[in-house]
Amino acid sequence: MRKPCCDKQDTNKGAWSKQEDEKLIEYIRKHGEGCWRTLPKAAGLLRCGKSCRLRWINYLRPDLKRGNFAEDEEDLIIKLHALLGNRWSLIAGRLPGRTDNEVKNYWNSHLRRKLINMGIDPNNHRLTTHTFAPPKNPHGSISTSATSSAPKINPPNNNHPLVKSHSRDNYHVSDAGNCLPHEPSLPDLNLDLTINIPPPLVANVEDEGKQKDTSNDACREHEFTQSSPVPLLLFR
DNA sequence: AAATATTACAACCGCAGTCCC
DNA sequence: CGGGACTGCGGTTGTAATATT
Repeated sequence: MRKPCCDKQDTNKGAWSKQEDEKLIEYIRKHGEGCWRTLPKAAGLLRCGKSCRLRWINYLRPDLKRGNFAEDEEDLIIKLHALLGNRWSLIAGRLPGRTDNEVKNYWNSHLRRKLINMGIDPNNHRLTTHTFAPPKNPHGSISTSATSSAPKINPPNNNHPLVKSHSRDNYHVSDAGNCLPHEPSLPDLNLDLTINIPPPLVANVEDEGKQKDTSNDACREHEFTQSSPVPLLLFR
């Protein structure tokens, strides 16, 4: 049996304080990322390494963009989700300054509902057979589940052509036009995932020595060939 | 104004992959 | 080669903020 990632008795949990943030930032500025296991002690933090890593990656990193998602970012997320399923880190890798957590949250809180409202099944990105107007709660949004927080309508998407359980690395994410090999009934997406990055974003590319995938330049110069504002109606 | 419902998002948990001895 | 340590990922939860009744 693996031992827990940290001694839970000696670690703080929950929201990070300003002082903790500053300690973490200061430490990483001096020593760089990595060695998350030993970092908390070295930095004088009563947190487990996992928590430090998450805090840094999702919130403190200087190259994070934060703020609302632009329309082209939304489009890209939707397209990439159609291709990749819930592979949030891959999707986020194509969105400079965005984290997998941020993309995932944005999907669950905004984009899923947007698709559903348009009569599109967010799990497979197909038009729902009956143009159903989902039951709306008094706010005009959709009642998702019995619990109030995270939408639970996202069961493991085993039907997704690229998603298999228990193996993360056997996905064939070769290219957009070739992504649905086992779905003969599904039309070819023929997505071109390149977009023109608006000038402010281009500056971020300099920082992307940190980016996991720097090899695929084509994916950094995004240019949508689908011109519709919401490029979802890829299926008839 | 208070109570209740809903949303948004930060953070946690557990699993799986990789590395290294 | 096997096993433990470490890291990263995706799902889920907790809760503050906001909207509605």
